[in-house]
Order: sequence, then structure tokens, then C-alpha cells
Amino acid sequence: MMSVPLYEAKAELFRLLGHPVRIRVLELLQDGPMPVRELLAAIEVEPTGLSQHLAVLRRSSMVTAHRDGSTVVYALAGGDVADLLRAARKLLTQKLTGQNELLTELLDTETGVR
Amino acid sequence: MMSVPLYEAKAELFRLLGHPVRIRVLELLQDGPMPVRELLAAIEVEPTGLSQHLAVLRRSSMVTAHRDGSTVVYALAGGDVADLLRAARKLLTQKLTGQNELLTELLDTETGVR
DNA sequence: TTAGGAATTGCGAATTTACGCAATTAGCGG
DNA sequence: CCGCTAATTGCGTAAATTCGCAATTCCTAA
Repeated sequence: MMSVPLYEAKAELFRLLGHPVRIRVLELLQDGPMPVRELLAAIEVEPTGLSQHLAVLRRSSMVTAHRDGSTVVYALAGGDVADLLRAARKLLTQKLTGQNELLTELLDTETGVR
Repeated sequence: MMSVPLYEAKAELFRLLGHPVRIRVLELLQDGPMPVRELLAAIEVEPTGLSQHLAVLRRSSMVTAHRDGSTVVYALAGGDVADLLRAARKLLTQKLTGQNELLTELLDTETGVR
């Protein structure tokens, strides 16, 4: 089995998350499964574009899809995607609130970050 | 102040993390500040390439740099980048084991792949 | 001041990714 | 079967990333 270095996989994961539409989809799906139609209504994107981004998320096994009649319903596929999004939000709020650099710097230098 | 939607910022963050070299740098810096020279020795990349990736991390305030004599030392800049990397590792581990389960299940039940 | 290493920056070429239109598949109702 | 909505796929082009070479900056030692 050709082993892919973990950091390669990690980079790939982040790269796949690196698009606004895909982030929106994942965030919306955190509240439970949702048909494409609703995703389409909630996100500012054209049907074709949404499909393509959903395909990316599907191929990387971050979401699952199943038909229900004439509509297709998407859902988060297991793994803790939520943790990632949460960590991202945490980091961003820190950065956006910005000027508490003092605090983070203190915490950082204190421990020597081991 | 022109507010950037949070999901845009989040996507941007992930996009910036989405490169093997940048991931490696962040992981290495988790053990403490490190001069470029050492990063260069530890990562398989050319000086010019490393500089460019370091520039990306600098511009997005994920790392800081300061000169120490003739060398430049990089360090993680505050925020909980570590949390992100940890969450990513967790998700990847789940995913990889999950793929194995799926694979064995496929081999056990049917040979058909449609 | 000059030589040299360390690190960065400025392009240009090559690769990758995103977007939109047209065409296609799939289910539902008349 | 036919028409219609939902969703996806196939391309071609536009836009963004990446990478390496050459040139530049900054520091140190002679």
C-alpha cells in the first residue's frame, strides 16, 4: 500500500476545505441533513457550481448523499468535521479580536510551546 | 469597517493551510521557534520555495519572524494553530480507518462495484 | 571596502482550480 | 410516452497557485 505522508493528507484536507461554498455547506449540514434545494436557497451559488463543490466533498468523503424521491439529501459523513470548523472559528475570532496579541503572546512564550 | 463574512475568512484560512510545505513548517514550529536554515534542512524544498511559503504564513499572521544576526528565526504567532492541526489529524485518522473498514466490507460482501 | 552566505523578492512558465453554459440523467405527474 | 423539475456531468475558458531562476537585501568576517 503506497503510504501518503500524513502532512500531505493534512494539506489536502485543508485545501479541500478552502472554499467559501464548501465551508457554507459543511456549516449548514452541521444542523442535520439537508436537500440540495435548501442548500441552494441558503448559499449564493448557481446549481451547477453547488453540484461541483458537493462532488468535491463527496469524493473526499466529508459528506454523503442519498436520493429521496426526486431530491437528493446531503449529510455530514461521520468524522469530526465540526471540530475542524470549531478550531478554525476559535483561531479566527482570536485573530479578528486581534489586539489581544498580548495575551496569546504571553501564553505562547510562557510555555516555550513544547 | 467592511466586514468579511466569517465563512469567507474560514475558507481563506483553510486555503492558506492547504499546502504540504506550509503544514510541515507549522508542525515543526510547534516544538518552538526555529531558524530558516533548520526548516530548510528538515523540509524537502528549495530555499526560494520555502521563503515564499513562509511569506504566505507571515502575511496571514500565522507565524512571526525576527532576525537574529544573519539568520531569521520563525515562530508560531499566538492563535491556536495547534488545535487546527490536531483536529485535522483526528479527522484523518478516523477517515483512514473508516476507509479500511469500507474496503474490507466491500471485499467481504460483493465484488460488484456497480 | 569587499567577499560570501543567508534569506527574500521579482518575474515567467507550467500546472491546478473555479466558473458558466450546454447537455444529460433521474424521478414524478398528467 | 411526454413534459417538467431536480441534480449532475462534460467541456472550454478565465483565474489563481506553484515553482525555479535570476537579482536583491541584509548581515558578518576578512
